[in-house]
Amino acid sequence: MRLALVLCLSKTTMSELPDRYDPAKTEPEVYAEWLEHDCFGADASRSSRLGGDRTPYTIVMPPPNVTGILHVGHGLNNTVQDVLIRWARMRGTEALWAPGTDHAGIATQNVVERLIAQEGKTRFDLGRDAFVRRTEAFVEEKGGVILKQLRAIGASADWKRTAYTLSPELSRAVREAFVRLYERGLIYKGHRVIHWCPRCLTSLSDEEAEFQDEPGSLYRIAYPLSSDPSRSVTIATTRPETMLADVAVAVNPKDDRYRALVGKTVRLPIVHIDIPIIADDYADPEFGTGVVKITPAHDANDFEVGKRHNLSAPVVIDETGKMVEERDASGRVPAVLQGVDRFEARERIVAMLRDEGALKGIEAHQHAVRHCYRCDTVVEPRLSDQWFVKMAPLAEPALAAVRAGAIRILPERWEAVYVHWLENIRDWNISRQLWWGHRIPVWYCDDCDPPQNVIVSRDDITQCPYCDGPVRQDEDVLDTWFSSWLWPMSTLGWPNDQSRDLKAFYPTDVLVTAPEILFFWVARMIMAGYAFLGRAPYHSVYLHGTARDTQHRRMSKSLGNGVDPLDVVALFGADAFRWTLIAGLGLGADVILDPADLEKSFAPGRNFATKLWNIGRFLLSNLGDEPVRPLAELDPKQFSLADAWILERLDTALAECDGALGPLQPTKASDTVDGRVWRTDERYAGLRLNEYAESARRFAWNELADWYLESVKGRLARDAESDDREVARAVLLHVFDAALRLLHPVVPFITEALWQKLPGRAAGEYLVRASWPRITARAGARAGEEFELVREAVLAVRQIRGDYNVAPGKTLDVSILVSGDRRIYEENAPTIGRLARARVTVASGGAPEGAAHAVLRGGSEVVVPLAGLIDVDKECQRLRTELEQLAKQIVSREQRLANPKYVERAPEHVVKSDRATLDEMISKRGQLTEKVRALCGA
RNA sequence: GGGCGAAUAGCUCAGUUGGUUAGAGCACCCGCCUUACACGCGGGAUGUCGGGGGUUCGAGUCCCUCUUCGCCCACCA
Repeated sequence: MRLALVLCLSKTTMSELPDRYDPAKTEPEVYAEWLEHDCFGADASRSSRLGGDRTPYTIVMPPPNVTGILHVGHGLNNTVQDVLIRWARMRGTEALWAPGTDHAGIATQNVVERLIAQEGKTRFDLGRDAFVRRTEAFVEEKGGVILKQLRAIGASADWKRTAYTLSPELSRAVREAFVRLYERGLIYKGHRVIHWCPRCLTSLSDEEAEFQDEPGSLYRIAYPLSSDPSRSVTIATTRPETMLADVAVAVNPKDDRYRALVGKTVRLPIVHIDIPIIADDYADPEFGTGVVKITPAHDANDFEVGKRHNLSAPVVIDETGKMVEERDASGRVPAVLQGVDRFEARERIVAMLRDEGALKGIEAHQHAVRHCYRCDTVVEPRLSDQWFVKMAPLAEPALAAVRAGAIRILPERWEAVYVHWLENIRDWNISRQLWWGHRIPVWYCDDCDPPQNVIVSRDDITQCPYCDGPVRQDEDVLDTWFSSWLWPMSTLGWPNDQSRDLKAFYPTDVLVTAPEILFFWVARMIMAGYAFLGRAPYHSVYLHGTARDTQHRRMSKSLGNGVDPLDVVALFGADAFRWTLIAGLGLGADVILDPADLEKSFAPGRNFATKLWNIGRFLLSNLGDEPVRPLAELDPKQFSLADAWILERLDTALAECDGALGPLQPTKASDTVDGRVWRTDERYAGLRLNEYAESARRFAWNELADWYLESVKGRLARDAESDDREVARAVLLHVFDAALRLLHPVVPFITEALWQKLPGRAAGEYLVRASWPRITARAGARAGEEFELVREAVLAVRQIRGDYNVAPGKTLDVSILVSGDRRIYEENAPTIGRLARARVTVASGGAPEGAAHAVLRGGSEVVVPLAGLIDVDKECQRLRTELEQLAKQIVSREQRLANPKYVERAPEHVVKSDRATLDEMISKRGQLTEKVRALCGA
């Protein structure tokens, strides 16, 4: 017992707080303790949806690529989530942050393909099974590193719930989703031109084929009329290599220039076959020559035109982007071009056209070219069979949700982008000709007739359910995003309807991500939420900016302009890293960091942590070991002005932080949409993390440390009057404790480390699970305002000290000439003296000569006799300047107040305070004038 | 081609529905190792709020226009 007491006491002594904060030592220790005590674990049975007493609050982590490593973008994304989840946890919710990784089909396959390429092999050399095993082994070896790295920046996710998109559980979810959509007729196989990456050898969705503006050429080629080779039509194309597959040329039916030619044929150069001239609205008379070549197999639009006109679709470019080798049915590719790469073929074909005299011109042409989002290869439109999801029916509830306010997107402007995309949504190509991913759950029976030859199944099958014959599974895998879009449900147990997690935590609350995957992922998750569970997956989407360098370039590995979060953690600590990101993160704004000068970006965070550490050191060394009374036990009448002031400032800071963070969840009931919707006044409020961080910082540093701590010093001395010392200790501990709580979500490590040392901590009590501070209004607002007068007096003396270069170490004799209530100054003369390093006397009457002075609010005056120290001429000069400025301000204010329109139209409180200020200025001018007369004669 | 955003102190950025004299951090200048903190303390300087025009008693804030940068969307081959 005695031993325990001694240990307990020693916890609060200075010896345990080193002079300097060492994040490298503290952060891992604190994190280990959090893990050890399961501080991040969420419990489904505590959720109010399962009869528990806490509102659930859930964030699902956007799953990083399983083999990825942490970069600043992840750091930003996860820090935002961690701030929110820690805040929610402290607000008393059952907070779940569900982590996980993504198998990242095409990305991971590319990485492994590069690895085996170093052995001189391709995936085809290994074969499918061996390649998949190889990839699994790679994931096993390298995977999940990023989640460990997230711990270094303080991520408080519930790690025991870590999910993986290719796990057996999530694979079941993928199958279930596919089958359900197929059964609803929303999945179909389509034969059309899709985006194809000739390097990855797979199809891509519209979103995966990214536009890049590039300078190109527009080639004009003459196609002679079959009937009269002396006449020709000239087409314009950026891709002459596809002309070999032309099956027609099209003109607009309204285009008078060509009307007579419709129905005739032209002779295709090089290939020398006849193709028809057709009329179709697709041809734009304004563009080029108004004649467009039609190549159904190599252009999505031409494919549609071809369908309308019943044209064939010969293929001249193969899956690797080379001109086809075997002679296709129409024999269109000359032997010299067979097997030639498409871009090389372009050059050669242009040369051949020139030789034939068919080339009519080449002009520079800026155009947008689609590239593979994973390997940047120019995408080739390719005719093939792919599985598609019919999106329009899924989009409807997703649109309605945002329109009705069941889901909000911040920053608000992205809602319009979201709506526009959904309104114009196109079907989603979900099959990929890859090996790494969820195999499409479709089997084919060669012995049965349609429709029984296609079997879609939740379970693997080995024989045909109709004829018991052999079946073969579709070779393709699903788009990675087909597993991602189920993430908020699948991580919680869907499709198991009995899953307690699903019941307890779905719908989740906020999704935090970057705008670039709004379509890829966010919108599709919302659609999936409605499609499979009839509820939106979350009520808020928070889109943050991008990490960029000082030239505003996106940070990337290839540019080498990245900032490694772990470097920052090693140099300055995770708190410094987090602080910089959050404090500088305006809603939706990009974060600009200088990779060449980490100190510049991250020192503010480190400095702030050090400041907190030193406040803690002061506090612990001055509080003593005796128990500290809770604030609630104190009689507010015992508060000094400073006590009342700091308590009032705390309440203000709390209100500001709460305002900046906003409502946790929507509160307005709705019987039509999702049960709850955002109230219009709350819809775009909150999640201003930078404002919250700044308010909390200002309170801790500029108010608590700079003023309260300084003012309280004398009262803490051991020989101080015991009652007052008690009050000071209680207030000091209370406000610091509150500051640590307030700051914890942003800088969790240092706040936890300090909080643990505060007196009165029970074993096993952690700040991470402590309650969010609440406004108490323990001190009257008036007392708080009175301390402002004290602060003003101190500032005035300091300013005079600065103006006259008086050494800070020198104690000044200061008189305060009071007009009005003497009590405030009399009571606080010692405080003013300590803060301003002065002997303070309170007096009344006229100002003495040869003194510097300052007029305070309310008309009192601070007078500092500086005989021998001041330059009277200089002071007179200063006073006269001040008087002139004051006079100008008075004039402009009088003019404004004399304006009848202003008085009539401006809000009453504005005019009123304007008048009050004017009165004060006039009174100040009177005193100043007198002062000048006394000091300077004239 | 359509749409969106940004432009405020040397740098990175705040500035709520228009409302008193536009702020913070860093950097800079002056003075301080004042017994929590030099990763600190005190004081200071710094802005035709991108240019031009307009609405208003009043504009960084609203409207028009121009310039520069960034992003998204788009079947002009």
